[in-house]
Amino acid sequence: MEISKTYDPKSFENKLYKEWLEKGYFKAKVDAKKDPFTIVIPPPNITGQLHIGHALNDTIQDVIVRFKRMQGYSTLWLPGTDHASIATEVKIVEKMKNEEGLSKKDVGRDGFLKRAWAWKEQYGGRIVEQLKKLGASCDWSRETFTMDEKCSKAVNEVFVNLYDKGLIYKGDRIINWCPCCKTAISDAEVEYKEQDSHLWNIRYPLADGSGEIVVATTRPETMLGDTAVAVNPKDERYADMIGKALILPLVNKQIPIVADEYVEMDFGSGAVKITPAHDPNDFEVGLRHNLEVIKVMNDDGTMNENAGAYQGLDRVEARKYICEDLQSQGYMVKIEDYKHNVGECYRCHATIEPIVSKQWFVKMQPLAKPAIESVKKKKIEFIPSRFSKVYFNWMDNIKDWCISRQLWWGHRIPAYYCDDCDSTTVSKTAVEVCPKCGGKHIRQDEDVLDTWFSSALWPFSTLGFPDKTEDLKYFYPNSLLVTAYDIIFFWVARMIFSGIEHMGEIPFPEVLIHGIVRDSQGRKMSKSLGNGIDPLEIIDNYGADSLRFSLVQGLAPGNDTKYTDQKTEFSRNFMNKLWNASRFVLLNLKGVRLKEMGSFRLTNADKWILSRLNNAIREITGNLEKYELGNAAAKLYDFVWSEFCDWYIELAKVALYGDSEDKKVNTLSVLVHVLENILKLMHPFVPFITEEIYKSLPTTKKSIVISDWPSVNKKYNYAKESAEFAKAMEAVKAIRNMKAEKGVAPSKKITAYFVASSINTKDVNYICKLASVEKVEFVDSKSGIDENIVSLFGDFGEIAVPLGDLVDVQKEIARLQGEYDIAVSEIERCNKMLSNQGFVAKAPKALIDKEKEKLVNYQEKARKLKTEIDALSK
RNA sequence: GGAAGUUUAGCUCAGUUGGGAGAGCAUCUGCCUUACAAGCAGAGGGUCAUAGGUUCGAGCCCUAUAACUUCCACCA
Repeated sequence: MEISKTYDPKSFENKLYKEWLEKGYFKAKVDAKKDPFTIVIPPPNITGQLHIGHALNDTIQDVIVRFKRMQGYSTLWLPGTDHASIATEVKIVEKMKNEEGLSKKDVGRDGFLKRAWAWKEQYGGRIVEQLKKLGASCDWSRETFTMDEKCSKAVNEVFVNLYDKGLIYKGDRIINWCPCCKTAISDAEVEYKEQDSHLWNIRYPLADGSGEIVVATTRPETMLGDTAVAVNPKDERYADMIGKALILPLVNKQIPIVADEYVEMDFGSGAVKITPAHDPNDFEVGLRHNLEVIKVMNDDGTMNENAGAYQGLDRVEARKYICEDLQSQGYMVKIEDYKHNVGECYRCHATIEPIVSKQWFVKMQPLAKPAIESVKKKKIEFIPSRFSKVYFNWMDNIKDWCISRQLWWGHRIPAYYCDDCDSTTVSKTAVEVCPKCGGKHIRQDEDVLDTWFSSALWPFSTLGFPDKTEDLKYFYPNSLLVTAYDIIFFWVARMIFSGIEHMGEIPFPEVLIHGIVRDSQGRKMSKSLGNGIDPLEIIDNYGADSLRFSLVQGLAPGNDTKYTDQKTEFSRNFMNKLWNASRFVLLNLKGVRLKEMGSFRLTNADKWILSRLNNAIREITGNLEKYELGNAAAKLYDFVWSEFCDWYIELAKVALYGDSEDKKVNTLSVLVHVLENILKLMHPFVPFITEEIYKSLPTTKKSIVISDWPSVNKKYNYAKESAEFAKAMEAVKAIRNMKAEKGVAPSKKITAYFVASSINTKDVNYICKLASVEKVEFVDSKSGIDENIVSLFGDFGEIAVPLGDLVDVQKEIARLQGEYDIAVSEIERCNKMLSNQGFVAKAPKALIDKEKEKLVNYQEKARKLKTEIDALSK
């Protein structure tokens, strides 16, 4: 079969993917005779489009999965999507507003969910189709959505289990409130950004008129909810005042002065206003001193009935008026410029309000402990290992996890309240009759769970948990998790403690962490900068293989990578190179019956490339096993382009265009053998092009997807022959270099005298072809040559090329002198090393021998150069 | 405040237990040589951030410094 003249990925990528799906190559089978290899995909949000970050993450997974599949593992790459509670709900709300002019309230919970599911049906599959374009070898028959029946079942199971163990509780705590999304969010969902603001210094007079205290605050509007002022118990300035009452300005009520260690004496005035309802630290202080908790804000960020005259104002407006009033009433002491960090919602970037609210929480300490242990004891390893520090830092300081969200899109909390007896029942199945009083006035909790609550169960909920399915038994624990470092907290940590708690076993032994893709200037890609790269556009222009290869090229585990057009072009060029090399081989195969490897004599060139192939297989396999994708890609590039294309194909032309039919067939057999192995080695990285070419080879029957990964063939370790052949290659380079230096056209045929040369006579043909040499003569000395000559020295011995008038004797002497000087300095270096007692005593023997050999070679070379220089100088 | 990463050729980055500095792009020279100009051949270009230390030997290990980046914490 022929392949087309130019590399045109569009002509086969989609077609091949369809074929793979039809043949079911990606379908995982529970097979007791094989070891499983399992990866669950980090499920992309259904709101999302495939961006370059997904492309990187999924390319890495696909490379590893395809590699393992070829190695014979029963491979499962389980795909799916995440319902992305907040992100999706925001989109639906927006859409309803724009298209129907309706709000959540207007349509009600059922109406809203109906629209949300419709949206999911329409758009949820987008990203899946995009993954297919990338070539992802996921088992689509197991595709899971986090709100599928089985996942919901797992969520309820886990919720009830944790509740029964006392690890889930409901309570009034300070939480992060997003006034824009109108829901609580977890600590991990808050992003802190530095903002220019002010430090307002406000005077609080003592109730008895004996003085005042000045407090500093960055949030003056919360003063309406102040229920104390705190000072440090050791602070002598305020020692007399502790226990006294202050008048809260504007509100005109009395609040106490309390002593608490939390207050830093050095900061500001050393006195802090305490607003337990709107600050996490103040909340703690409030608990210790039994202070009243007064909320002054509504859920939408406006001031509530406790704000008196400011009721109804937005928090930003309220701040303005409060400051004005403080000023006019003489309470404002001063306003300083101040930079501080303000929490933002990671979804909508609205400023977060810490607020006291009744929410559901997961008690983290008992769960974190074994999860920390598992990484400490290396049952789970982060790659690179430094990320375990990030993990420890988070887990060691973890606070209880707020899991309830005041949203509708998500897993509804399986808690039921009885209006008759006021009891709470938590149940896996719907409750209609109160188990306590038999009452029928039951309400389910209105809230849904944090998206990450279900994501945390992903490694086993996807496999059928809580049912003990065959899949779960076989594919759990998973083998590896691949993710970017930015969701270690959100996701990885939570999967680890969830797996240990609910499965009794870690979810995966290895976590491969990669970086993020930045733009060509090293900036994060963002909508606001407009510097995003659309991977689909790249696929359209260059093909999925080029995109994949450009993403792993130069990739080091854990490090960020930059996207540049040059990288894609570089990759596309490489694809083109592979395509054309293959085309060369296939064009020459017409009407040829190939021989079995081993059934014919190999040339030195054959032995050399087969040795190099072994080397490539060894190194690339090693790299892939350590997940060093960037290194593996670099070695592939070098082996394919430099060794196979630039050398071996050129060498092969000697036989293909000149020798006997028999030798031609031999050479073609080797070419096909090497090419077949190259395709396999490259397949995990660039699945489409390799399949397209592989199918065209006469030696292959089944798809490359399910072919066997190449292994090192010990028969092909021709160390001696390779070393000898390397001399011929060096001779070629020396002659080419000489021609370029002397201004001789590369194609100009020359005569070369091999003086007392150790070059194998069988290799002469190759030198002639590659260096454009017309005639080679082996001579014992140069004495018989009467023309002016250029002498080349190297491991090959000496090559003398007559160039007549082109040789400028003075310049030749200078060139040779230069080479001589280098040789001499090398000799000095070798001598220095070898005379170093420490080196000789401690260095490995192989290294010492190598140095000794170099010394001999350089001495020999120097001797010849000297003789030559002397002869020319006469 | 705590932690991590980066610093290697003009640019983007590799460099795997420490054993003579690499690739691509860019630059320069010469080539349409019957797979490929998305190509071929050749060349130039680096006190491996700085200063110490360990070692026979350091881009690699240790200490300090500088610059940039990131994460965590959040003293009002």
